Amino acid sequence: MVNGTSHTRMKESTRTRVLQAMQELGYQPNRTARSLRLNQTDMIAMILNKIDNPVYGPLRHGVYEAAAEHGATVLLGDAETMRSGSQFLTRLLSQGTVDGILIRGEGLLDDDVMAELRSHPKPILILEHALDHPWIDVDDRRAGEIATRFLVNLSHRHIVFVGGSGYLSQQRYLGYQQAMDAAGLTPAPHLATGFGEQAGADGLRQAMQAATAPTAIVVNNIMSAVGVLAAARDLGIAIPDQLSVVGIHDVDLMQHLRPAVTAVRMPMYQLGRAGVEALYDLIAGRPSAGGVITDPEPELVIRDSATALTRVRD
Amino acid sequence: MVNGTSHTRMKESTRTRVLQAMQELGYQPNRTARSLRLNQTDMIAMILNKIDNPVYGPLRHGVYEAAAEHGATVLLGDAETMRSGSQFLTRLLSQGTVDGILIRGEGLLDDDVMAELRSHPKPILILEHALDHPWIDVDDRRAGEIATRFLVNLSHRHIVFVGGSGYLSQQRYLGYQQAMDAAGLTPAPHLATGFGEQAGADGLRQAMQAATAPTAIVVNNIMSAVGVLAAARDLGIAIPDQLSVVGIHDVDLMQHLRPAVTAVRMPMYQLGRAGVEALYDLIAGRPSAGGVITDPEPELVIRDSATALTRVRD
DNA sequence: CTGAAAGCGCTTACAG
DNA sequence: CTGAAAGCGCTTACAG
Repeated sequence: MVNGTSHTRMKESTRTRVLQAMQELGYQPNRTARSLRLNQTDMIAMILNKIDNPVYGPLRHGVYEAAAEHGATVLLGDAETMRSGSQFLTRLLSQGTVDGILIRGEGLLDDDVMAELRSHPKPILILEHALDHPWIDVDDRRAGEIATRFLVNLSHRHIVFVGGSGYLSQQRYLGYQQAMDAAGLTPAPHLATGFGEQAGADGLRQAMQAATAPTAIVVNNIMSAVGVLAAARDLGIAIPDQLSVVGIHDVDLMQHLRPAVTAVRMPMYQLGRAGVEALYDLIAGRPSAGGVITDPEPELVIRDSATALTRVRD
Repeated sequence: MVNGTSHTRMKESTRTRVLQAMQELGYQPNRTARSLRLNQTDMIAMILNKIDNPVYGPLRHGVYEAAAEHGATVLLGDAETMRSGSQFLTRLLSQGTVDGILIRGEGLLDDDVMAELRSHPKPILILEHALDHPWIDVDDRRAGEIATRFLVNLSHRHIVFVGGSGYLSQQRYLGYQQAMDAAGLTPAPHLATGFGEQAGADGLRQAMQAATAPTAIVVNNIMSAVGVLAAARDLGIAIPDQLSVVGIHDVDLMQHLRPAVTAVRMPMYQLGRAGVEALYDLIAGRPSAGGVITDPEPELVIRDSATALTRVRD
């Protein structure tokens, strides 16, 4: 009766007395024994590449919430700590640690680690497109397109795409290209300077060296937007008057910068929830509803860092 | 021999053949069975109040690293998800989930939850001073003192202390008071507006309403510094010319803001490592080396947001 | 319907 | 020195 089944019939008074005793003595079932018996730990792992990135906040909430609904706890790991042979990886690969794994590795897990993970007996779901694995993701291509089209509609003609590297960045750049093409404009090459604040600053400096300086910039990694603002200030470029900036992904911080940064908000919370559901489909052997999350769509949040092009530059 | 002991004597060739077979078949020991037998899971929990706060980055690194050295994995939880009766808490309280718990709750865990946690059979270490529990922390009082003294030395006389709430903030305010007292200045009341960007903006607005406006401000919560910068811009207050700003705690972001923010760096990485060591002392029944971490000391990182007071305001 | 027994995969104390 | 057996605390199939 401890686990709630009504296996035993007993006097109601006895039942309540037992339950009361359980409570008084603070009885807590031993999860380990249960896990061993059921071959199921009610834990899932979530592996992120840069845990500190604030875009993961809502993702994590979604994952924790949905996991809780499945009675599961989340083991959070950073790809950085997952070198081959690392404690975390060994643990993860051991049987009886975790019922399934959610990975957003973005190419940062090297081939050795991926091979080890793929040998894992429990299901793995990739939070980004992977060739030979179930996956789920937000619509990165569309985010690039939305950001770019917004700038095109503001009459910008010289728009560059800055920051990032790896698969997701390529998707967003693809969206940028599409929007540029659709407007009859020539896409600039992808300035893939990486992630974080410094990458944004580097990207802007590179962009400004082009023969015709851009009037607008799509920033791939949202923290890079901070670096773009800083570099613009340092270079004496006024935002948005001389340069419009739109970021991809949105975080609280953006509304507190000056100027507040216009950004494309991605449904990261929903990605988290859907990722857990898809993972549990796999765990249960059901067909998994993966693919691109289209509801809600990426959404443009208009703030102060982008404005219509009024002056014509020559 | 599977766990490395040389219990069995056998031909060397046999031994290697077995080990090889283990590798080829991808044998991984079952952690759950091991945990059940040993009554030890090689997992510790770390509970933070606002997981997203970037000041936790280095703390997490320290904890993960030190835990790995003890052969342990970290279960990371947010105090927010730890309502009484929540999945995470139930899980944590179950026997056989975790060998020990590290909490930085800062008063955000309500009494019910704390009572439940205290009934936990495994050791708990608080990452901040707690009356009736082993604890360890960085030197918050000293950080407040360092920030304030720096401003005093820059000839500021009207210095306010803004942001935060709860025990840690009080410690820092205490340090502020000490530095003000030592300089023969009157401490302003603690403007405890809370955490995050908005709290900083609110704090600055309140501070500027005082009869004599401050020329310098110590910002308790580092993300609040972002809000202080934004509000200053919105109010037309030039930083650092009209207002000097020093933050407590330091994160990468601060050097990428404009102006870059002068801040007191706290040894969070070391706190993480020391916390794990102290927790394992408790687990082993050894006396625990808790208390305030004094090596390294909080360190002032001078950037551009604070400058010497030149103009005298009346 | 219900109680007693088997077994999950380990580790270790014990018998041979 | 080494092999076989017991037992960690659960859950569930099975016998009564």
